[in-house]
Amino acid sequence: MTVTIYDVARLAGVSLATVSRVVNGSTSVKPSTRRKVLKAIEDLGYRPNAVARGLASKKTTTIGVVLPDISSLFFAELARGIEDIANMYHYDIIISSSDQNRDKEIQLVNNLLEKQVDGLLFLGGQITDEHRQLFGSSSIPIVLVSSNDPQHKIPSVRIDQEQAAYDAVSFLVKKGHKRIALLTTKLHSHFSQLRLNGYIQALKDHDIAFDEDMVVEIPPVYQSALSTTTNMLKLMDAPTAIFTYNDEMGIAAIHAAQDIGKHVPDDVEVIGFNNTRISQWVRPMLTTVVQPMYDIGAVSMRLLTKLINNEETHTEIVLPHRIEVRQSTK
Amino acid sequence: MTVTIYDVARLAGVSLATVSRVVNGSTSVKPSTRRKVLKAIEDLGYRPNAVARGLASKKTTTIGVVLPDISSLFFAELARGIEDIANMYHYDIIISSSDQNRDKEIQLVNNLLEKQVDGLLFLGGQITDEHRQLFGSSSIPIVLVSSNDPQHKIPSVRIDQEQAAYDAVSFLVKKGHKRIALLTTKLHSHFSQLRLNGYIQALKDHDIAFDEDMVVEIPPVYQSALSTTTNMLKLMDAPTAIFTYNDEMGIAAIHAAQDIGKHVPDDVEVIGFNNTRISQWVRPMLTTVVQPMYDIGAVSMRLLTKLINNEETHTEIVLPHRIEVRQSTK
DNA sequence: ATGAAAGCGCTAACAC
DNA sequence: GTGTTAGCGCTTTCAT
Repeated sequence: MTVTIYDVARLAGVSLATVSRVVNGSTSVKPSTRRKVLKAIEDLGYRPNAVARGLASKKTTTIGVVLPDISSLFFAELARGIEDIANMYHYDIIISSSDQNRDKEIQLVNNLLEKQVDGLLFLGGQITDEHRQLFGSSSIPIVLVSSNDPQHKIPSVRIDQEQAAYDAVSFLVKKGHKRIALLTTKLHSHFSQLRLNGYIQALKDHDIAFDEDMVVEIPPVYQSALSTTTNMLKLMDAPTAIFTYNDEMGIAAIHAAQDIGKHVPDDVEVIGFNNTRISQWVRPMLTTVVQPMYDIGAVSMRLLTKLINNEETHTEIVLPHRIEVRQSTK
Repeated sequence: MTVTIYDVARLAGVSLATVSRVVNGSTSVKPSTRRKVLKAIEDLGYRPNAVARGLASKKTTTIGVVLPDISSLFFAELARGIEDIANMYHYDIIISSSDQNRDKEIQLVNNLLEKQVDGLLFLGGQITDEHRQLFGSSSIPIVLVSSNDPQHKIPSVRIDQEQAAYDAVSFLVKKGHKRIALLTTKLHSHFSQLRLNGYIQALKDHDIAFDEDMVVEIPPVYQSALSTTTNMLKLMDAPTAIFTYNDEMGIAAIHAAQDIGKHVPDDVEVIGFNNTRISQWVRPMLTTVVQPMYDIGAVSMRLLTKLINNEETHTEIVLPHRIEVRQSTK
């Protein structure tokens, strides 16, 4: 039925070992026998069995990726960065969506470890002790992507969320805004907490009183941002600027303003986050904090390959961010 | 170092086979010994090696997915449908992006076959003879997702592209439009060809002359749709309605119209395709042909599981489409 | 430069 | 209900 390395060896009149050598590109094979073997492989249509190879070599050339949701613009873009570099180093990637659910995250990681992946890329929200313990129990390298371990024990690649938020809010403050809304999500999460810190610090540094009514915690999607913003803008003390957790919400904020007859950026300025493609698919185009998603993915994967090969490397990488100014701010 | 099934057997005082039985949930194990084994597994922190299992059982519980680009909204959404059902049946998915490049497609499929995936989901453009031959050479089931084999030899799940285009154009014609632009891509591809056929047939059935200037072939992205539409709308004989290949282009068409002072839908009506989330993230919201991406993915994966288990099933599934009418049409 | 042989960790008959 | 044994298809010493 299936043709194995043994069949090739017999047809070529050599041993298993020799076939293995030419398949794996070993140098020490006489050109003439190499040719014989290649011919046999061709004739038989031999395809090496990666599972058998994996068992014997203890390497699967597969890496596992756990992320919240592959259908999200943000993670899909990031995944592409991962994939391209993985490909470059001849790794395949098994992608699994966790929906940020902790039990599912744990289960998915366990499953990937059973599959003997050579490394793991973890993109999630909170890193709990349970995560740390699980990661510790494995013998393969793991890198946290677009987030980090507050205890600085696990390798990671990310941007400085706090500084990024600080920069965005300062940008707004310098234009004279005093009532700046922060549309964010799940405040108990590490990520949102950092952004909030940056927001608060920026206000403080510019002597603006913090008003908790300006901070709203909602699901990070268009619809909730749309209705929330609509309500806020109808208030007596409406915000004059809005800083959102992502671009989808930023677009919603623009639309909310426009729907009730306000002008962006004259009546209200808006800054999004991430610089996903969609930030240019709205009028006025959305000013946003650039988080280099593709690069974060790519750098993470590159770091992982180094870790797998025990190469020297920094294990906490912070990529630069910046503000891309478009028309939703003056 | 790594704990194997053998270690568990020794600690529990049973044989390999018994451990294997409890791990795989076989019925014929005495409750008391099952408990002993479970305890040993717990104590040792045993994790079954899926690679070894795969080699012995000739099943990897992994399926391969080849798609054009995981960072695209359309394929990411579809991938999520695939993943959810895969998960339900305890399969993992290896995702690889082909960029619609034929050589890369072939290479990726070969690679996945080497990895001994239990089945393959292929989302691509053209199915060439080379594809057919490659698919035929494999012993695992393959299903074409969101496209089909003109020769009807390969299982597939999709919508009726031609009819969908026909419906959209007819919808426009019935409102009195005579100059309907078709913004499409790579006309030589099977997919675009079907859409064009539907477009032409709809015009013909309503006695409207076909004008080749109304059909433009461009990269299916925002920027090219934006500039192309801008140019078209400035023409003397500008179209009064636009039907685009996807929603991204539909949004671009709306913006192009607005940028030159035209009103949507009063001056020009626009219909997109796919009903991705973004079709609601624009003002006016985009009328679009609904292609149920998530469902296509889910149904494909379900079909694949049936094929893997040799169950009876239809092998060509056509899912329903419809037009979601929003504000970009009157 | 090439071959022989011992695993890699597990499943799946087949026996008891 | 449980144990024995023979592979699954390959890599990798160690000889030669």
